[in-house]
Amino acid sequence: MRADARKNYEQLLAVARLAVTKDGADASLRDIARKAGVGLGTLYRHFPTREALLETLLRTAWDELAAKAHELETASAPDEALVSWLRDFIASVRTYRGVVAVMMSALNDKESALYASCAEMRASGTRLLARAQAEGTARTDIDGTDLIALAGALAWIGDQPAIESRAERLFDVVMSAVRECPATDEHCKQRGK
Amino acid sequence: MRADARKNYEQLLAVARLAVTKDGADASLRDIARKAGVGLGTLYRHFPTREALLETLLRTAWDELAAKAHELETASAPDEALVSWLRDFIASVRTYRGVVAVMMSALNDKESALYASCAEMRASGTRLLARAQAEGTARTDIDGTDLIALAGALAWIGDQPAIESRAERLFDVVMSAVRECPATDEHCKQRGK
DNA sequence: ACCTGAACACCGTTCAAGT
DNA sequence: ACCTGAACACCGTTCAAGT
Repeated sequence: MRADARKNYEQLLAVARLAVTKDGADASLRDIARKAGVGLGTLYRHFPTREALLETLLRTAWDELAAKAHELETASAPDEALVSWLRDFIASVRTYRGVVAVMMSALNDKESALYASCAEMRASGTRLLARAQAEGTARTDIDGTDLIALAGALAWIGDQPAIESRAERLFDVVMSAVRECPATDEHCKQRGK
Repeated sequence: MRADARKNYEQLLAVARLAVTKDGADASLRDIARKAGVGLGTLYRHFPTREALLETLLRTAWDELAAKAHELETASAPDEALVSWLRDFIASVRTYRGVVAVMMSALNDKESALYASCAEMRASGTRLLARAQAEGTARTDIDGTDLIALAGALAWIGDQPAIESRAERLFDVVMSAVRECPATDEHCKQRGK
């Protein structure tokens, strides 16, 4: 890349990070180009789609998450590993408001610049879930996509100012369902409905 | 209301219903006015905000939900009443894509045209929850706002094409957590972690 | 190679002018 | 009383023209 192009690229990324932090995933691209002191076409040259820009902003965090998943697979108790990774995953998705919806739609579109990252996250979650399921510490009637859907829903809660303060506790509530052991139903019924 | 005004109002509502069904809560107001054969100012006269328009579109469904809540409070087993009402609530919110986010933000803004409706829904949910809690069939560490947050999160899942097919089962998963009896944790621990 | 910014087709919202 | 639509300040996206 030419030196001036590189400079524009870096400047765009720095400004975009600020803008997306402030306004979320649907921050104005025009405004980003303007504040970066760059023509609109230059932004589109470096980041042909909004997804491409978001992908670059999230790259590092997602690489770390993938690495963390591999660590946890060997280093921790399966159920604790699963919950711990999901907590990190949600925190990462919540870095920027609104990315969780973009991510979910990317999962349905192999052409999206975010597809590979999202599919990798889902694969990591699926492996951690399978390990806990094999051990009997995670319910067996859900799969990796269900898990990502639940995590996404929890991230969504964190994006809503009216209920954001409840996000952490509701994470625990939902996790209690994911970790529920198969006997629970009968157990509860015994206690008299 | 003058006869011509009434006609415009009805026409706007009919067109808006189609548009919001198709494009969700952020459907183009301009487009609605255009298709209703009415000036933009006329739309704004009848519905000063987008919330006001959505409120009118949802009015009937929400009145029914409130009535249903009161019925269930006397007619059904507390836990079944709670789950049944939440299912209806989510179905109602999901009538139009994207309303769930608008609703959550309305809950934080008493000036919103949707505030009263949303607060009423929350109040209904809170009563049904309290009844189940009193009976010991709902966990006691959540309140009505938590319940609406969880229901909203489930409605959000239903709004995402990539995971929509999982919405029903994940409803059951989350409900299992809401209905969890206090002893579950110890129970699970006994089974060996 | 890379950059610029006008051009196009859209928004939401307001308000002066009309009937 | 009620309606219209131009005006204003924004978008995203493309692409001819420039260096």
